[in-house]
Amino acid sequence: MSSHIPIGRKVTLNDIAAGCGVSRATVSLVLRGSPLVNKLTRARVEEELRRQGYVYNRAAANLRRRTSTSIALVLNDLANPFFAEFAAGVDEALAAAGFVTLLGCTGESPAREQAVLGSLLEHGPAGIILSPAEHSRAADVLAAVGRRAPLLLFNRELGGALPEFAHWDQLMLDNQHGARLATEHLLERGHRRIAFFGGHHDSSSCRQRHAGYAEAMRGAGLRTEPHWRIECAPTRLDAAHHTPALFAGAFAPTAAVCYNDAVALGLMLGLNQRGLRPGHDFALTGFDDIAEAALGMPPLTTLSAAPRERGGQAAELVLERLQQPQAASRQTVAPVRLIVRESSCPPPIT
Amino acid sequence: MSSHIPIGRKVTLNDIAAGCGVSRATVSLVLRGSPLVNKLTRARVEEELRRQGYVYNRAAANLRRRTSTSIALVLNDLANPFFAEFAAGVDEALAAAGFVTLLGCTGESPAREQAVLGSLLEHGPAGIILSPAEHSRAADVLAAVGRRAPLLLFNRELGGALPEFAHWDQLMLDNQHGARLATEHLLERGHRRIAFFGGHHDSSSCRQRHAGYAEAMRGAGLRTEPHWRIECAPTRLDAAHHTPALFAGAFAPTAAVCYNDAVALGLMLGLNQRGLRPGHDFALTGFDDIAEAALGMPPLTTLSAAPRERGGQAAELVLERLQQPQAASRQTVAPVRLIVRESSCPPPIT
DNA sequence: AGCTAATTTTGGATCGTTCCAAACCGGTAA
DNA sequence: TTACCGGTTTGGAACGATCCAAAATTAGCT
Repeated sequence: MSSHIPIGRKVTLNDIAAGCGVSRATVSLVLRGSPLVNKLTRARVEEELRRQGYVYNRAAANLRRRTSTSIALVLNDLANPFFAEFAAGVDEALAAAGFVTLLGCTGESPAREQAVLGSLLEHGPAGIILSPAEHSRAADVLAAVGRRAPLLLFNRELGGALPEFAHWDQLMLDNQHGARLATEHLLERGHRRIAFFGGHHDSSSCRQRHAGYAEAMRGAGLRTEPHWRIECAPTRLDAAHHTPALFAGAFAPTAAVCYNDAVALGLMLGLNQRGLRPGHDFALTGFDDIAEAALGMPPLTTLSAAPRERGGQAAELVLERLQQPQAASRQTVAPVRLIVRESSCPPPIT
Repeated sequence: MSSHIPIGRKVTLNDIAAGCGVSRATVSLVLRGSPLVNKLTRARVEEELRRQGYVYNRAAANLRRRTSTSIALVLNDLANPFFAEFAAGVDEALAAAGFVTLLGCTGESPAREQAVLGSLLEHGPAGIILSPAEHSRAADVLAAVGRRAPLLLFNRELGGALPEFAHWDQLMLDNQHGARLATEHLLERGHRRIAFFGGHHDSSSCRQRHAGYAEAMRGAGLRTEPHWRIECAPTRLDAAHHTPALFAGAFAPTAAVCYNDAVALGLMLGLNQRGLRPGHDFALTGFDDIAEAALGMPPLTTLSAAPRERGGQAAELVLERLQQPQAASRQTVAPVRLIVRESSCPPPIT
């Protein structure tokens, strides 16, 4: 009568079956809501399930059915708010579909990525969502994963040639289009001398963003100066450091499309140090829409990739792939949205 | 000879055994590095494992051994950088111990918390780390979890009476001591009229932080004014909104201990709007040391709970509990560290 | 060779579930 | 009486690993 809390060993189908004089198979049918069982037996069994506090053992069921209800989520950096949001989106969508998330973090190390993939695979996930570590190679990922689970690549491309039969799905951000939007926005505001600031040339996202910028400039019939493209690490500090390079040559730019928000915030610092007021004397845009972007001084015009929605989308893509294991691989490019704030002012009147 | 990628169904112990003319049991011994097997057979089996690209099926092993190699991590809000860091720390420590993280997010909803716990339990985790949703009740958590896995509560207390036999471990932050440190720091700087700003009175962490503040004020022989305690939602926006209340009465404070960093950053905005320069005309401290704290204008004096380390610690605690299921439950209080930055200036000379 | 001791190997039972073919049961038609 | 019919129920063999007692092999010593 009192609330019954199980104490000893785990309750199994056999215990329930014995408890209400019915066979194991029948209890199993009840659990899965089969229409075969008689109403009365069902009620009796359900009562007993409750009474004994039965918990379904999905591992055993999955073993027998040769199925899986987990998806591995392997991230390069969970501490990064962008990926944390993404993970939250993935988990939410997976949970809604009755799946469970197996988490793994690689900390940007390809070696740990290998270890993590190996360990997670032993738990037999139905699929894998992977945001690769920097410099992770396609061949290594293939060796670890093989054909054991469908893989969705998120956010980054893998290094090295992709073996022709590895039909991996991809979900990438529209870096190129995003950067073009930002550049066109600055052009509309009246800027003509626009720089592309920050990022490493060997990162695929940086190349794509620069391509979008170049496309917009070409589209407006504008030439660019070599010193309008500054390479630096995608951190605030390094960006602040490299600010003077922007003004080293003739034709100093009046605006900059930055590789990402961190770089843009760093550039703001650097501008302040030169006595330039970002958002007044110099315009700039970021990429990612991190939390600080909205609260900067001034608030930063940037591109939002809606990481939470991307997470949901990634989950959907993997789940769809489970339905259609043989379908052709899909390369999805997620749109990004321009968020206009005060940092993208018109050029100062000269 | 060419790199062999498995194509058809999964490779099992039987396949390996058949493949090199030895019994299933022997292969199992090899896998687990038993000293019983002969060197030569071991080599032969290992070669075959490699050749067929065998992947250990941990679910099957766990079923037979009645063990588990996963830990459930249930968080109220993964999008919050504090918890994201925490999760990264948990995952890192678990991975190092050969465990895998089962992730679940509740989005601050007790109902979803119930669902998530139920779903994760079906996968038979060896233990659970739970940062409860707001207003989650002890009785409900107990009903969901029972004795099926040891539970570690992180960061928050549960509502309602804790049934006497639920020996849950706890890992909490030293909110009270932290707030006292911040208050004493402001006192040392010369402040006498110090407010406690933000947070909801019904949250346990807010109560604890306020207690630390009150303790320090009492310790310095200072009385506090009623309007020095302002309640507001722990968000930037609401904090900015409530700023005027601080200056509504006589004896306006010259400094404020804020409930957390978000509130402190909001208060900075509110101060700016009143023409007060935070860090010059008014001192303030935060709590959490989020990324923005170091980069605010001015940088924010705050308390760091080192969320990543706390994650590692939480993992350790659960793993220790697995070793000693019967040991008395542990209530751990993690220290917090005062990070002094520019926002905690001395009071203006009057 | 003969016998014991030490070293390796192995067949079956088992974990908790699902699948499947067969059995059961009360009723109706032949 | 037998055959046959839905509608229900069931025993036993899987799934892929581990455990255990017993068997097979090898070594050591008269």
